[in-house]
Amino acid sequence: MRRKVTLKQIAKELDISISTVSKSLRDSHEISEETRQKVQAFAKLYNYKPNNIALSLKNKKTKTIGIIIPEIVHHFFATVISGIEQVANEKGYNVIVCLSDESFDKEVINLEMLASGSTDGFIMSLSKETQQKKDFHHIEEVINQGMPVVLFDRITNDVFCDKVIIDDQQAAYDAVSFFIEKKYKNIALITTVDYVSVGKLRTEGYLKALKEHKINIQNHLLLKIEDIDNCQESIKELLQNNEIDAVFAVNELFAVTAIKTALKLGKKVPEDVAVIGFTDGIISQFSTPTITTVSQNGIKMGQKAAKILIDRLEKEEEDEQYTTEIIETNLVFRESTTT
Amino acid sequence: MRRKVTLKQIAKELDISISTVSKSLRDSHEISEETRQKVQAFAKLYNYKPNNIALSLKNKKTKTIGIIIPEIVHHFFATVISGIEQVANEKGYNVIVCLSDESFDKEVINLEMLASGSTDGFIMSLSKETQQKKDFHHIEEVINQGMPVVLFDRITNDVFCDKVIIDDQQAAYDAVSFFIEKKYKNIALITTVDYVSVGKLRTEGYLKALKEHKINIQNHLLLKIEDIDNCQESIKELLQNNEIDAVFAVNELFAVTAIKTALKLGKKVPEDVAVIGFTDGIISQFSTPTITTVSQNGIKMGQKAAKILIDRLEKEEEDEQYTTEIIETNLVFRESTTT
DNA sequence: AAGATGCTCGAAAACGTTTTCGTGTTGAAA
DNA sequence: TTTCAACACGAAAACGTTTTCGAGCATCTT
Repeated sequence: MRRKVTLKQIAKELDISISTVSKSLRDSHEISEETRQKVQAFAKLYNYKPNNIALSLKNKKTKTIGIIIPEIVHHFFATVISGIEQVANEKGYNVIVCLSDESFDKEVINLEMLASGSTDGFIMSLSKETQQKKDFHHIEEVINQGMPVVLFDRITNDVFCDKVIIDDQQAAYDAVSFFIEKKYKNIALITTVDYVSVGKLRTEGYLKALKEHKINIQNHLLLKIEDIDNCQESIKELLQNNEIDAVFAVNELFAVTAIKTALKLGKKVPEDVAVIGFTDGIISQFSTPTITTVSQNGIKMGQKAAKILIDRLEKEEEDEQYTTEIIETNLVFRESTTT
Repeated sequence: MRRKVTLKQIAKELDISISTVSKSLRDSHEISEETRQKVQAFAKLYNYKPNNIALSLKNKKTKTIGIIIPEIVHHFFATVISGIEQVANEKGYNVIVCLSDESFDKEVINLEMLASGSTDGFIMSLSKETQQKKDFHHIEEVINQGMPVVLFDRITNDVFCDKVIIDDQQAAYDAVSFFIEKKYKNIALITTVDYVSVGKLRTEGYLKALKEHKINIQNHLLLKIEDIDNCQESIKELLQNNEIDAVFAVNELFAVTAIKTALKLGKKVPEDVAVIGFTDGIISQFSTPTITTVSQNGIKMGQKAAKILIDRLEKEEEDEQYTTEIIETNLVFRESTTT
């Protein structure tokens, strides 16, 4: 086994000083052509690579960025990571991923662990529990310590930092407006409980669209789902209302469940009930019928978040203003709506 | 802004030596009760956390494991990461994720970058290009440097290390045997080109099942797909053969495409054509009809891989034998087959 | 010949820890 | 009073880098 070779070993072997070796490898003009070549040849032969940890310690920069997200088995988050990784990689950064599992405690622990020197900054999306508790001291703490944080998608306005989001409210408004313009009369909403920031915003977009088009809001068309894993029954109840001719769902799972339920109830999609979902993921693309959906463009979100973070890391001036970047969304039309 | 506090600063503030501070915080018996309490109180007040980088440098252990996979926007890989992260987290390890994007060069670069001190070991799945080139010197290199590697799913037998796989051949054999026992006569295979190790093995399983049941292999029932993004046409061609009453597909995408194509051709699934896929992902669960599939159990693969790696990292004895762990698979029956 | 300049190189500090070893003080035993 | 152990603490090395500064020496300029 050939252990990694260090500057010290090269120095000893060549009987010169460590500084000379280091300078030679970095092409310093202080070093004679001869020595430089000798050292470089030797280093190449022994496949010398500078130790990242030592460099990090010296430079006080780790060249890695920490990602903390609720879960990874979720197409949207996976695309965001993919986007982050892409630009991070280009700029010579690594990404280290931690999952909060929707738990506040795990989010705090992971953040603190990574903040102890492992990363230069963070990109994160809040866990449900965190959004519920509205406790963000851990995030403020790292920001106070000088580590930039970029929040995306599930954010809070209570902490000052850069943010990357979509305009959830506007996107929902657009989707519902599309229904209204197409003369749908009874548009149902399937959403989450309010403490999930994006769910709340999408609900507001739905309400706003109805109001602006002077349509009465009917509470029995609004379904707020607590337990995401057992949504079938409540959706079935909702859809037994035959007045409903359109459904706006705030995520893919609700959308596909609505479609499957409607089909089971003998309704045709989109003829009897049209459906628009949120998050352009695998489900929307491969369900039958395929689902018209608001595309969130996770890749772009990730790229943007990474760019903002790295820019801030590589600027020497501190302070500056924080930005909130809004990624444009668009409706992807598929088979679950008529055109 | 309150920068991170170090031992040195605490020492200065309290007018004692760094060693005393360090020992106090680690509850050394060398230090008097009084000093210890004073230091601990002070450290708590200033929220002292030891710097991970410095610890890594000193201990020559980073407590992080590197994951290199072809892509992350793929449900199976996401589940594996999830499994890895779970046990890594339990044992106090972080995971740092790099994507090869199916490119040999990126795989090498990422591996070398992480091998320069950033991680203690690796869990990886080979890129297509790597499998095609059969060039594994980069992996052997890191192993030679004393960093353990665990390969999963897309592996090679050319490098000696721990491996975690499913028995792809057996799983395919079982699926096809199920068809045969159900008296299906013309079972088609949709697979990938041979250099993808798992594709090849699954193909072999298909062939073996036919042979053992003394069924002739008909080449016009075998479809090997080169370009995964444009598989519709060739699948359509295949399915125009009305003899075909069952399809075994080596991945989800092929399976769902086969189903959609069959439906478009006016065939009923599963009545006219039954379909079994591979990889129990989102698509299989939410397609209509839902797809009977070989479940790979990515979570378990990830957990097992992480366990093996961490065990090896925390054993002081080197050498030992390498293990190849086989994760059991099972057929998940859904609507695309009759029972 | 004396001073100035330029070229090579090495010593040492710094990053933040942990740990080994040594040292000074105190109290008790001889 | 001397010796010795126990106690409490500090100095320094080590991990692997980079970089500043200074030193030695040869060559060049007056």
